[in-house]
Amino acid sequence: MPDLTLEDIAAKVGVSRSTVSRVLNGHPNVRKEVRERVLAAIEQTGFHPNAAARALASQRSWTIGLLLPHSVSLFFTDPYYPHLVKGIAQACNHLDYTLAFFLVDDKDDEERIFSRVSRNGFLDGVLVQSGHHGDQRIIGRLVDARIPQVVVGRPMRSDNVSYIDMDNVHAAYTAVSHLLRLGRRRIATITGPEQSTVGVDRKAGYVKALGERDLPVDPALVVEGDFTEMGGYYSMQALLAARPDAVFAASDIMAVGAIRAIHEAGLRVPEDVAVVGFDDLPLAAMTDIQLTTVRQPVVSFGYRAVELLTDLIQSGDPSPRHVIMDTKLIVRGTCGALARK
Amino acid sequence: MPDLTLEDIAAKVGVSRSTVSRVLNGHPNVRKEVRERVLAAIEQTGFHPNAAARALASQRSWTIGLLLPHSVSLFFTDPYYPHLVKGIAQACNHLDYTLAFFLVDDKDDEERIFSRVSRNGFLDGVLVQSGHHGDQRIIGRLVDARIPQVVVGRPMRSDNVSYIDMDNVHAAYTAVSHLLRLGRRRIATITGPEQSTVGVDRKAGYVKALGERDLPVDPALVVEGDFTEMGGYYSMQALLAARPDAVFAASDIMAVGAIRAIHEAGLRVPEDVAVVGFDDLPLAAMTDIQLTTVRQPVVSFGYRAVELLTDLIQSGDPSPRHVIMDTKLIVRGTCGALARK
DNA sequence: AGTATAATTGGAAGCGCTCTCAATACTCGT
DNA sequence: ACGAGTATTGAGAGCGCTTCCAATTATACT
Repeated sequence: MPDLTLEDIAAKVGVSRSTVSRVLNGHPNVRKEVRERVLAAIEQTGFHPNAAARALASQRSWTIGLLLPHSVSLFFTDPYYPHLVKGIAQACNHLDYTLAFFLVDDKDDEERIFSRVSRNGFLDGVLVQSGHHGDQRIIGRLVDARIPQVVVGRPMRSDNVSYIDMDNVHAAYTAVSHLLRLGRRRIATITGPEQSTVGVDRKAGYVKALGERDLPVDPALVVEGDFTEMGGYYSMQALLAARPDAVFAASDIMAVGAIRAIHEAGLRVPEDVAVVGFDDLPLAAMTDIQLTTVRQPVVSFGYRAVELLTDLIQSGDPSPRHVIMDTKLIVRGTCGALARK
Repeated sequence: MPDLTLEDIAAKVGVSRSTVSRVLNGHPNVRKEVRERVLAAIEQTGFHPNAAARALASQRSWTIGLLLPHSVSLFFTDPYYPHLVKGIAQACNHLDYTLAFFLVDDKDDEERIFSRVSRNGFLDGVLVQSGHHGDQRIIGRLVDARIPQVVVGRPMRSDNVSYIDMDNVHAAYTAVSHLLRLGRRRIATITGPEQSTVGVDRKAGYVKALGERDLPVDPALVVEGDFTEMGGYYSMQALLAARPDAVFAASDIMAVGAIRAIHEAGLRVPEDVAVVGFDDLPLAAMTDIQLTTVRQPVVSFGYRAVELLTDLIQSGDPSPRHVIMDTKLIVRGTCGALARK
């Protein structure tokens, strides 16, 4: 039954190849009765048009790529990624695009993948999960190759590139302001890597909130984390020497590690040290955690990224666009706000 | 610079289209000097052959699909998946295949995705992550459509399908025997879902180990889990009423939940209740967990799955093949074996 | 009824590559 | 130096679809 062609359907129905093609592509100018006969034949034979032939003739593959460079190791520790992928996959399903998945592991891979990605006619566009300094190279190469591209997370050098990002500065600002409003004054922070825009931006929000109250930024209260639970744990151990009364962690998973360190030091959350995380992944709401955190709409983020990219592809307009998504502070137990009631 | 064709390269070098094609595909019969000139021209112009045209002419797309049906929700809670995907992605890179990613969310998606997957010429083959009863339908449809397929995890009905699986029965048997050898007699188990082969097989291993020592299987010591941390937690709470002195959890993440429940009940691990998990994901080795567990080579599992599929594709032989991979018991703190020293 | 106009259809030329086949160029043995 | 055998090359016919263009048919309007 396989390997039917358009022609077979045409012959079966008694029309030309062109007409069947029109039906397939939803062209308006086909007589209703003919359209139905064609559709019936397709249905009955289980015909599926050949994707390669279609792509070749129409110069559109209806496939987009997702590149995960540099973040590979995080892909396995940070639940952020599966959620992002979910949003992206959903959008692809709804918009009838296929998603090609590229995990860039090392330098060697970059070459292979780049050549695969830039094979003409294979991808209509590319999503690059990034925000890390080390990804500039590949983003630049993609720009040079004129492959429609949306960076998921603001890239370090964002000129000439379309991207979608969270309002990280403002989100962090809100989180830290919340702690300040609750009376905390020695607020520490476990940042993301300095090499990532996320790390830089969330730290900037922290600094801004302190600055607005004329509080100094104490270097002893700032530690660079790596978005892992272990990283959060060790960072917090280091911070405890400076006797903070609160900590803002740039991710939930680091906040979980931080809480572990605080408990091990014999201190209580939130009484001794208030904690605010970032992400609002399911783990944040777990019964014994109840993390106050910043909710990022990660799934919609992925979804919007695809929409942005497909818009870009449809329009053919190469001028870069930017989308910034809102976040929201979710108040739970670890910041101490609820205990006051 | 883009949209070069084979012909352009041929013209530039002064040879025919065919010769350039031969160079591109590594055919032997090309004069060395010519090959080098062609290669130089390709390098210099940055030419990339059109993937669609290639696929159309050669009837091979060098793309395989990965279908994740039914397990969607687990994809976000169980770190098993990212690791599996890593192995698959790595193999694809090395074997020069592209990976198309399909997350089957609901019934509606199944239709869309199935029609996308079965578009002729788009995929050379498909990997279906499964082992769940609910996936039979899609596996069957794929068989009917004669699309080369490897099921990752043994499917419920495994006739006519190639699959790759772990030695789950034996692994569980080993884990439980280990607990028995340590003198535990009231060994409970938190199984995987009854609807999954993994759930069924690991439970079978548990039963086998007890049987071998003529111990009865006490229904009060068997609870069906769902591979989530919460599920492990609640399952363990239920089990504690039956006063077990050990528990074998069918996944690490459930074991972590179980440990939390044990601690909350004021009991110690391993003194009061020994715990063995399954997976050996990084979390198992975390300082305050030190989980004794069964190591599954998840990354290689994914890798081998791809190898199996591509072999299948190359050979064109549709007769089903099966690969079973070995697991290994990793003894750490939670089973109590180390405390004896 | 007759013409202008619009809707519908078929024909045919590609899209950029692979691959068979026949033609040409080269090798070696005698 | 010549023919058999082998290595190298080019021509050309597709792969299965889209899409422009021209031809045909249906519809509207006078």
